[in-house]
Amino acid sequence: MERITLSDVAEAADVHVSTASRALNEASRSVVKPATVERVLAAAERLGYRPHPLARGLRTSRSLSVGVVIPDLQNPLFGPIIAGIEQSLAPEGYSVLITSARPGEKEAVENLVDRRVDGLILATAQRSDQVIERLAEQKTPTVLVNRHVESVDVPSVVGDDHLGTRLAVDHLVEMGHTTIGHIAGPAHLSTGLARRQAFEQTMHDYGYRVLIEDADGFQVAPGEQATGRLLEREPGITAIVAANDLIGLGAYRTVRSLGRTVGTDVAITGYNDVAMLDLMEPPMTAVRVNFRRMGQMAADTLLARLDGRSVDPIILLEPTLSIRASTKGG
Amino acid sequence: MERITLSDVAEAADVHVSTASRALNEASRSVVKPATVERVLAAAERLGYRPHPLARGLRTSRSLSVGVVIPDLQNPLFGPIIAGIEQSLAPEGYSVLITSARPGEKEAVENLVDRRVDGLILATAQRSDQVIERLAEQKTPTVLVNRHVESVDVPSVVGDDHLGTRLAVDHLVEMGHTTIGHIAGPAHLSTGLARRQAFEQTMHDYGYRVLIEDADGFQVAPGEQATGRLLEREPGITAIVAANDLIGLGAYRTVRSLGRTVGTDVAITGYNDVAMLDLMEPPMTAVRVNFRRMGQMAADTLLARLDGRSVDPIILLEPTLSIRASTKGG
DNA sequence: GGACCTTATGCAAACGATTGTAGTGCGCTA
DNA sequence: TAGCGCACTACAATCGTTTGCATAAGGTCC
Repeated sequence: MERITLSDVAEAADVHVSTASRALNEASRSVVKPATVERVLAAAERLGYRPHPLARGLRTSRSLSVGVVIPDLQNPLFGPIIAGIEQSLAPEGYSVLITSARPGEKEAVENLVDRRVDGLILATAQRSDQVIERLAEQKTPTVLVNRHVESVDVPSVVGDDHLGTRLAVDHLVEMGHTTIGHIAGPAHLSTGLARRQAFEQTMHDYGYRVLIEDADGFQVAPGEQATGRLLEREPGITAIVAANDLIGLGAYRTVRSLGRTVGTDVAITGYNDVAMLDLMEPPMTAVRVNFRRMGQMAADTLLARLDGRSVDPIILLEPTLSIRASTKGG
Repeated sequence: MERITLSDVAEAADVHVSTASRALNEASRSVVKPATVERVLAAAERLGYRPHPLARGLRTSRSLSVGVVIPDLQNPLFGPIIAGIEQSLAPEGYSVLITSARPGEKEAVENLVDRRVDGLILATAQRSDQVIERLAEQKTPTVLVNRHVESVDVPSVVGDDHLGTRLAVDHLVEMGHTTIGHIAGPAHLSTGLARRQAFEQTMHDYGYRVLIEDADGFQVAPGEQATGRLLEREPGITAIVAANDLIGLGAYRTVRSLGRTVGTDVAITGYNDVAMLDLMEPPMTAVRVNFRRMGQMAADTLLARLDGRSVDPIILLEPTLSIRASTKGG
């Protein structure tokens, strides 16, 4: 099955290839006689013509594709983000090139830039990041998602960590808790830091003591260990705000191993609300971040930048709170 | 920052662009004088030349990219699959175009074919599928992952459902169970059917009764309902083999709501072993499918096809069994 | 020392589109 | 009827590569 090219269409419509091109392109269509447009369109339709994106891209130096760099594709967070990105981009004719940052973020980005993507969406930024600075210098349209970089003005789409943390604390306070601890995530990641600061501030506003212990990572085991340290130091704690869900599940384990019950003895909140949290025992209350929506907004922001429209440097996504048994005292 | 093109390199090395091209391409390098190769390579290095994939693709009609179609990016299964695909393809210089089958599988595939991907990996196949048949006719290199289509000979990489199901049943029998039920997945998906048949066969081999109830989908709620029907019909059941993890978790719910205990009263096994199953209460025994590896194998198979090498029509991935408390009787 | 092969390079045509510019034919005006 | 503008379309260059073919220089053979 041979591919139909523009000149096939032109020949069939008995016009020059350039005329065919103009007839097919919305923008330039106005300069060609309506009757001719009709003929070209009919021929294209009849032959089943599909434009060749590579050839077009070569000429127009636009590939109609965007690159997405993900630190760890295994992380269930990124599925929804990618889904959201895809959903926003596909209708505009853009394709999505996915790359893992595995060998290295720099290599991943270089590879995508080599491929002449029109823009980039990065989910990998550390709080400061040379790769992103370079990208900003070269004026490569870039949007960050779920991370914020302070040093350069690349727009980022992030959850409102301050609001989210406050939702969790407010809820716990409402349930009668006053001695509330926080298991913080790594401070070199923007979400780790932001949630920690938000916790400090909120507790300060309430006039309660600020009790924090750092987990070495956003994983179950570090959460388990950090919770152990915190409860040993401050046995009076009745509620724990975890910096993410996995840390929260680690806290579950520690609380249990101390012979206490999650929900009644110690309330625990997670953050992100990944799938299956409602299936835990007890189901875990968590700040819910709509990652699909986050992906959509990142894609929309990138589209705006590609259009030359100016965009807010930081787009906040409002989280909600999914209240479940882990904070309801059985 | 202007892009460096091949003719820049050629000029710098004081050779014709065609010579530069030959010097840079492994395959044709042998025809150009070693000293010249040296000069060209040096110039390319010095200028930081990066070839333009679109231009190359236009000429060679290879895009060095493959398309991946995923039915539902939200499903945590696909993260690891994509990770595996990416891991195998990236070192070979291929990029991965991800598309959701959301608007429609046909549209997704057409879009990718328009973009001139060199090959396709589909995770979306129903048991019979016209889109795939068309692809096979057009000889577009295609590999299926986690699904098998009977009607055409497109290679598929799938978990060995027969083995996996047998692992689960064997384990349950070993634990002393004889009255074992199966909650089957939808029969129009190959995994649903295969696991059901494997269960029938295995139970038949053991000489036990075959007790099966169909769930309307691979989700928690259908699993919960189907388990309810099964236990009502056959109250003597002491163990349940679920067609996937979520169905298994649905079974958890039903068992609990009947006032019985998972693990001691009724053993339950899941299938796939998605993340966080070990964090359930009780942790769930499940047949573990290595989806990352599955993605890798799909990518490797596609690479083989692209190389013109012939490949097995069906590649089986051996599952293992992750034994946890849900089958250990507390 | 001319025919001939080998080796290394240059030339130019592709690949399939887009787009600035030139040209054609027509009707209109003076 | 010559001149002009207008509407339309054709020509050709271009994007950055790859690649068949021509060409040039140098070496070998008889």
